[in-house]
Amino acid sequence: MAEISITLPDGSLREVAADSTVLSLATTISRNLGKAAIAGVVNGQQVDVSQALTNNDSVEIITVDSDRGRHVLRHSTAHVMAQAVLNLYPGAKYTIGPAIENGFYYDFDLGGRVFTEENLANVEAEMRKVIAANQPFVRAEISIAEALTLFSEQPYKCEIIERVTGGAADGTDSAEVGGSGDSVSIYRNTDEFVDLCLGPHVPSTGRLGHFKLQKVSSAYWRGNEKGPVLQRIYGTAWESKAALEEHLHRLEEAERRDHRRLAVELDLLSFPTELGGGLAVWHPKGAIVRKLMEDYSRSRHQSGGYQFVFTPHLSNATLFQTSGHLDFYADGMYPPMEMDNGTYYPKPMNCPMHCLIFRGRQRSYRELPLRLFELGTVYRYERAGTLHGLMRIRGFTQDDSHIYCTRDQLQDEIISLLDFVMSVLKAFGFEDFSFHLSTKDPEKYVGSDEIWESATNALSTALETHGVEYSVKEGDAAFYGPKIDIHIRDAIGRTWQLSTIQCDFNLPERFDLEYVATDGSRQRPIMLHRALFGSVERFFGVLVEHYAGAFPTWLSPVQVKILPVAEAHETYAQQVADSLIASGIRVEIVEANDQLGKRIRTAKMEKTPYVLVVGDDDMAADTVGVNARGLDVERGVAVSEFTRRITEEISHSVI
RNA sequence: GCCCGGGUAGCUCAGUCGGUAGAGCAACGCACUCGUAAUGCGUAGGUCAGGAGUUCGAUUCUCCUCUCGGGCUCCA
Repeated sequence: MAEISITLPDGSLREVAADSTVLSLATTISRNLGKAAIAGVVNGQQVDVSQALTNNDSVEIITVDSDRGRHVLRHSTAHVMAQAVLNLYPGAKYTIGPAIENGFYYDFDLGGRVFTEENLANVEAEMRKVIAANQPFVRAEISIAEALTLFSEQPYKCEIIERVTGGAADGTDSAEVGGSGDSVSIYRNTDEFVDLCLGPHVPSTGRLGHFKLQKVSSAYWRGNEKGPVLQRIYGTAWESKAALEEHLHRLEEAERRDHRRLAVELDLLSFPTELGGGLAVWHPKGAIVRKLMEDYSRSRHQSGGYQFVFTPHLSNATLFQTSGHLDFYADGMYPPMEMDNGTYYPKPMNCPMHCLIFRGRQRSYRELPLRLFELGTVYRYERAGTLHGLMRIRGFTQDDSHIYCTRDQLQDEIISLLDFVMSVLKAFGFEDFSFHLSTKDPEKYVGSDEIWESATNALSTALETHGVEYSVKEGDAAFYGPKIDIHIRDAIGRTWQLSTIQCDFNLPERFDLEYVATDGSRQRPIMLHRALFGSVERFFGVLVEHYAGAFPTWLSPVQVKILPVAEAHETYAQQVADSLIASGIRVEIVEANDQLGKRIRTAKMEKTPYVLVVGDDDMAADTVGVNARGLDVERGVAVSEFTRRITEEISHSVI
């Protein structure tokens, strides 16, 4: 039989039979690879394993346990779900159903009906039937006319087909529709189900099964708030039972760490309804942690060359007219207050006020970079449905700085800023950063092309100087300048965007900011907005979840609980407490009104770093029994030794 | 803001097919005085989110409002 030559990813050539497919190729390489193969990449294009190969193709096998493999099986599972929903809800219209991180969803128009959580079990059972039937996924390319006939009962599918052929396809559509300009690709599961789809898919539904439907919700068709509201089902799907269970376990872990729940359990803060949505009050224990975070931030800024400023929470409207916030950001601002001498607004941002400070007198190049810092509390009218604990809140405090510098200084300033950001975040136990550079949106920007280019170069060069990987989000910058966003990865692998460094070519212009240059000329400074925590409140929420409520000793509201074994030991417990307090340790005594075991349990559940038990032996020897979080009990530790250890730990802010 | 689902004691929840409610934990009291993750007994605590409607009677049914949750949208 004739043979063809295939190039494998490692560059090696392989001769295979002329009628080979991706699957048969995989099987010839190894039996296990054949089993694990779920799709392929041929000449850079993702394809089904049934794809026929031709001479000189370069081929890569996608296996189920890879990111791309899971993506395929999630997408296929979404098709199975659509089939199940169409079976169970006659007349339902199906729209789009992509794979997403960890899972998939599919949106339906149920003609006024809605899904409830109870329906999920039925849909899941129906999906199991489809999977048990082991229906093949068969790809076909059909003409636009055929497609419009095939989907004549499916207006959303027709809309996608028409948009694609009309040349108006966007990223969402292209994920759905394959084929060339005058055809589209479809995937058919027997006569039961057919969907418009780019693919690839698993060979048959029998390859699926490790999935779980998670929640129902609604979504707008094409994300348009004015458009039809669709019913969405989210699910998760994995290559094995073990992987599925591991994922579900991660979700439970995330729920266990939810800062809204821990904030109540640990008595950190609350959101009284009387205050209104998105506004928090900080209880003493939460306030201790917050104050320590702020103290740390202040001390780092102090030594980092920043000058501290304070600005009021309210301003006359003229300020926000000058800054442009009233033109562009009024929807995000709290409504105006009419006063006898004008209209006032709560400030949504600190930058205009910092610009007033810069402009307060003539500035020399010698003062630049001028770094103004403020823990500035701002108020933003976030829409009710977007509020989420501390993560999205209406009144919050930014660790906000505005840096005014010359164009020549920009790059060095960013280089040192990146150091500063990472160093501060590392103190809280974050080690894994990712960087994102957002560039000019050609549709919407102020400033010259030339200044955009030089600033964007300064940002990218700074990133490269640090040797860090970064992604570029083309066109994602705000209209006033390019920016770097910094994301961190937390203890359970979730990423959070915290820090941001943004160039601003707009406000210096609007406030007519100038400095006197070496040659005596007046020059416009560049302005940088930057925040490290972002918002103190949100960063606090991230920390609670990162630590699962178990703050490191230096941040713990109560660092030590002393438990006298019996009443007779309370005086001694007080002596130990006094001695620790004198060393600046935060200590509480839990009197012997309850059983010792009970008091230890309570202290542990409050995640106290150190529980000290003191009894007869300790009174005699001036010692304590140390029960440290996560460590074995240690009896008979001298008070002086314990004090030395914990003081050492705190002074180094050990995580 | 939109769709869906909730709101019962400080917390977690049960319950009332319409006759104004109950548990565990927490709190408080008494007894126990205990060496490393729950001692026993008792007491107190609720306008069943708020308002309106239907009804002899509403925490329960209906409507509205507020609020929380899951999403969507939004986050110059």
